[in-house]
Amino acid sequence: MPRPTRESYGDQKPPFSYIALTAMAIWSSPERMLPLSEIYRFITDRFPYYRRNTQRWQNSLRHNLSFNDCFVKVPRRPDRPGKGAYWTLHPQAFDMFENGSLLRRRKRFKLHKGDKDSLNAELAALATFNRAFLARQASSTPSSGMTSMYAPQVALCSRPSPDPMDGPDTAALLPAGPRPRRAFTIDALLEPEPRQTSPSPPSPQQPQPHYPMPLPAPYLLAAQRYHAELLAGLQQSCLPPLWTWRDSQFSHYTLNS
DNA sequence: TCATGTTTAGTCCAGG
DNA sequence: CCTGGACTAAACATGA
Repeated sequence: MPRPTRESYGDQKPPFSYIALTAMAIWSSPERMLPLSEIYRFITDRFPYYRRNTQRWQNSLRHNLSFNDCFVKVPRRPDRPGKGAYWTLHPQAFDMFENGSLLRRRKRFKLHKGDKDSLNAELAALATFNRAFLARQASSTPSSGMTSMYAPQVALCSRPSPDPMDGPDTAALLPAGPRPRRAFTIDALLEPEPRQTSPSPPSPQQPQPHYPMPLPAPYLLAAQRYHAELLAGLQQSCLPPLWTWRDSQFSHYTLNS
């Protein structure tokens, strides 16, 4: 019997919904977040079926990203400019598949209005901060330094429309407490392709990510802290169930401890 | 200009 | 039959 390859679905349509395919792609990435183009690439790399009719399924996939609350659009970090945002999964959506099976979803993941509003406020604030960061960087000389008005405390509070009902900061977004650390080996199981193009990202496990650019203080520190808090809340608070690529398909992988 | 993102609307299908 | 989820199509907005 020929050994099944990871492409043994061949030209058959894989039994996964677009939501499942997107979740796979996101979870296979080191940062648990990917730009749209990388999600496309993940799917076409692994499922030849999706090398055809790209307009159709990519439109459907984009529709799913926007329509479903389980996907969260995270603005690019200011030191990583480019087109489009990064997409990740909402921490509360990690258990939306029954027993971690990609073939079954429990039910549509829907955020409550308040949760959605506070999440949107956080993301909008982050995007605003990034714009300010880039504008300031573009208009300042390298040696001019940063003024105190851009101290992190100020930047972190620069919401587009301050609302007293909002939480003071990312605390509104972040789940209650830290979770116990567990083994997490999905990267090896999914055999991600080595990528030279994207810079080595900060590990989501690191509370203080290290930016590659040696930039001066307040902007960068604020951006670092803001992104670290946001991404830690989104990606680290709830570790996903482990999935493995075995016998040419994804299946649930049980923790042995 | 094109990729990305949002929104609306329609069909199909499975399950209650 | 009704409802919800998945999928598809299309129009439109936005930003690099």
